[in-house]
Amino acid sequence: MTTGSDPRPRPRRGRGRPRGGGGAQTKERILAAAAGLFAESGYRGATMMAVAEAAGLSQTGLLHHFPDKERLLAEVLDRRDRLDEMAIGERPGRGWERFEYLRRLVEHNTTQPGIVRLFTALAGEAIDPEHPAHEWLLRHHRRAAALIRGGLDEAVAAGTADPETPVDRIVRETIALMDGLQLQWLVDPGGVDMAGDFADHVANLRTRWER
Amino acid sequence: MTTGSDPRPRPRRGRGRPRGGGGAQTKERILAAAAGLFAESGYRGATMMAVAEAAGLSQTGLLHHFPDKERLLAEVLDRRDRLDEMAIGERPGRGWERFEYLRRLVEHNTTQPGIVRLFTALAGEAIDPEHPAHEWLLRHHRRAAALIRGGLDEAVAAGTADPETPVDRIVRETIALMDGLQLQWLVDPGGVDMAGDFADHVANLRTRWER
DNA sequence: ATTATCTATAGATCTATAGATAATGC
DNA sequence: ATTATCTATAGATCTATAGATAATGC
Repeated sequence: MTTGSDPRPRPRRGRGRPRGGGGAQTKERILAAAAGLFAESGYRGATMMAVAEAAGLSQTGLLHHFPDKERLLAEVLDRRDRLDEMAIGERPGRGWERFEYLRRLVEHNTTQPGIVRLFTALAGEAIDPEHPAHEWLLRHHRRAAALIRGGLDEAVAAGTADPETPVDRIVRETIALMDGLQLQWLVDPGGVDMAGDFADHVANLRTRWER
Repeated sequence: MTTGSDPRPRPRRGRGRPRGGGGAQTKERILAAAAGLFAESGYRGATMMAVAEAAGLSQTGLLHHFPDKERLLAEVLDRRDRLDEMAIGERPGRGWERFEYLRRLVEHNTTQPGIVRLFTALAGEAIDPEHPAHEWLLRHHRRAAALIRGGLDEAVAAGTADPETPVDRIVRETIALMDGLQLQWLVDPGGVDMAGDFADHVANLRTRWER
């Protein structure tokens, strides 16, 4: 058994400014490494030293690109949301189409355990209002809620959903189902058909409230 | 502004064995304090020093009762499950009655943010197989799944549920809904009708599959 | 001059051990 | 003797600062 961590990281460069490649590449390398470690161990559990090692530079080299740990987290979260949005390369649509969009997003997520795990690990920590990701968690849920509520409102207005549709309840239940399925799926990826279960939920909603 | 933490903790006793009260009382005081801090900051985020202070003894005094942090966590989790079981003071019943039992449990949980938050904070951390609460998380989900699956199987066998009932899917969706609603409710207790939403889910299930 | 990297290290924090002190209970 | 508590402290870890070194780009 060798010393050091397992996924043998990129060897560090020597002192001084390296030849090729701008700082942008290094930043992306760091952000990817940090996203993985925050996903695995949470914000508190991941250390700057571990991120630096995984990205192939010294801990102080890391601090050259991100002046402190909170700033690193903030950029990791921005990147996560950006990747999440680009994920399926399509717009959320309108009315019921939004539920099909979410269905495809959940399906796509089954190939992205890192992104899913980053959310779930941080959500648990970020309930604490003092946590640096607390606002991000609120924003994430608010956005998801607005997306779903908007779709249902449009459907009702267009006459494709029962006017009695309990919009707020469906919004909360749909988000809860997504978050809760992710937790079970992360713990037991083989035993949970996350995409199938969510598709079932969407199908049930349409059966009951679509007009 | 005074020095030290806010909820003014019980003043420490002097050296030597104190008069009244056995170690059992002290242990309970420590477990309650630790449960609160693990719920707030997670296992990694809560320090032994903070637990000791909240329980009104020195950090080494705490280590006299719980030899290390992992052992403290283990006993906090045992206590949590014990409290959760005693919570409503009734048995889970059989068949569909189990869903009504869960409905009452969720309703009871709306008065127990600490217990709910302990679960949600630790679940996020404990996805990591290395986390000392990982096995506990698995057991928790397995127990919940067995409870629900058992109820549905009984209902089918007794002829009170459609033989086509998608048992496994309902098991996963019900657990996901409970976990996901807890997260939203913790972030925004006033804005989420956790008990109402879960009751709605149960009512929908019975409408669709009860015979 | 700017940028990227490193070494050295301070200062804080955190867990856990060693061992003293004192009261209880036999 | 046992139990409960404390003080002192070691050893590990973690974030962040100071400042040296060296390559690039103007």
